[in-house]
Amino acid sequence: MRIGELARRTGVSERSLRYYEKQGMLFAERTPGGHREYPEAAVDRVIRIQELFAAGLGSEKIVQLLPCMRDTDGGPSAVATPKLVGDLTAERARIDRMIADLVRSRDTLDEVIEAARLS
Amino acid sequence: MRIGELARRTGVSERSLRYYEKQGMLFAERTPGGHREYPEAAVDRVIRIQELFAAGLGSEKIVQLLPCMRDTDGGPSAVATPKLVGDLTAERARIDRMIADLVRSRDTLDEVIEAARLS
DNA sequence: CTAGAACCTGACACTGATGTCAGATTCAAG
DNA sequence: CTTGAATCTGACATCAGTGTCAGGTTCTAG
Repeated sequence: MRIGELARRTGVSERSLRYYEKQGMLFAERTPGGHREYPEAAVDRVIRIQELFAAGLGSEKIVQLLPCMRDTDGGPSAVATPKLVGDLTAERARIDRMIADLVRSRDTLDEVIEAARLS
Repeated sequence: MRIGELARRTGVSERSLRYYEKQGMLFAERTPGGHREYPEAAVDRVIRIQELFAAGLGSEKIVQLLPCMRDTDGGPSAVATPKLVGDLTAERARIDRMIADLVRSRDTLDEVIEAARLS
C-alpha cells in the first residue's frame, strides 16, 4: 500500500511515517517513480512504534528493539545483545514507575471529579 | 525552606521550581532580600505536579486542578467547575489509554528480554 | 567585616516528534 | 495526452519543560 493509506489506517501522519523511515524504524519498497510501497505488515509495525513512543522510548532504542520483536515482518527475530537487554530492563523499570505515576494521577483526578459530583 | 532544599528533597531542579512558580502552580513567601521561602507542604505539591506532568497534563490544566485537590495546603478545597470536570474526565480517559499502551509496551519488552534470556 | 555558598532574574539553546509549506514529480483515470 | 490527486524532498516552525550561562545580590558562618 502507499503512504496515504498507511497513514489513514494507522492514524499516523504521512510526515511521521517518513520520519520513521529516516530514523530507520520503517522500510518501504519504491515504485519506479520513487513512491513508497508498504507491505501489509507495516500497519502493525507503525502501531508498535507508536506504542513504544508513548512509553517514552526514543527512536534509537526502538531501532535496536524492532528486529528483536516477533510479528514485525514474520521473519526470524534477532536476539537482543546483553547490552540491549540491560537497556531494555532499565526501560522496563521506567515504564513500571510511569504506570504507577499514572495510576496516582488518575486517582487524583477521580477524587476531584467525585468531589464535584457530590457537591 | 529555601529553593535548594526543596530541589534536593523533591529531585526537581531549581530551574523547574522557578518555572512552576511563574506558571502559577507553586507559591513562595519571600525573604526581605527576595529569596523564596517555601512551606513544608511544598514538597508534596511539587511531587504532585511532577506526577501530573508525567500523566501528560499541561501547566494550564494543573493550575486549574491544584486548588481542587485536597492535601495541597490543608486549606478547604475549591470545587471543580462543570467545564473543568469535563476536561478532567477526558484527561482521565486519556490516562487510561496511556496505561493500556504502557502495559502493551512493557509486554513487548518482556518478550524480547525473555527471548534473550532463553538463548 | 568578609568570603563563599546560595540565590536572584533574564536570556538563549535544546530535545524530539510533529505540523506545515513550497515547488517539483509521479500516478491513475478519463 | 491531459488533468487532478497523490506523492516526493527539503526546510523552517512549534511545543513545553528543562539545561545552562552570565552578571548581580543576599545570606550566613567565621
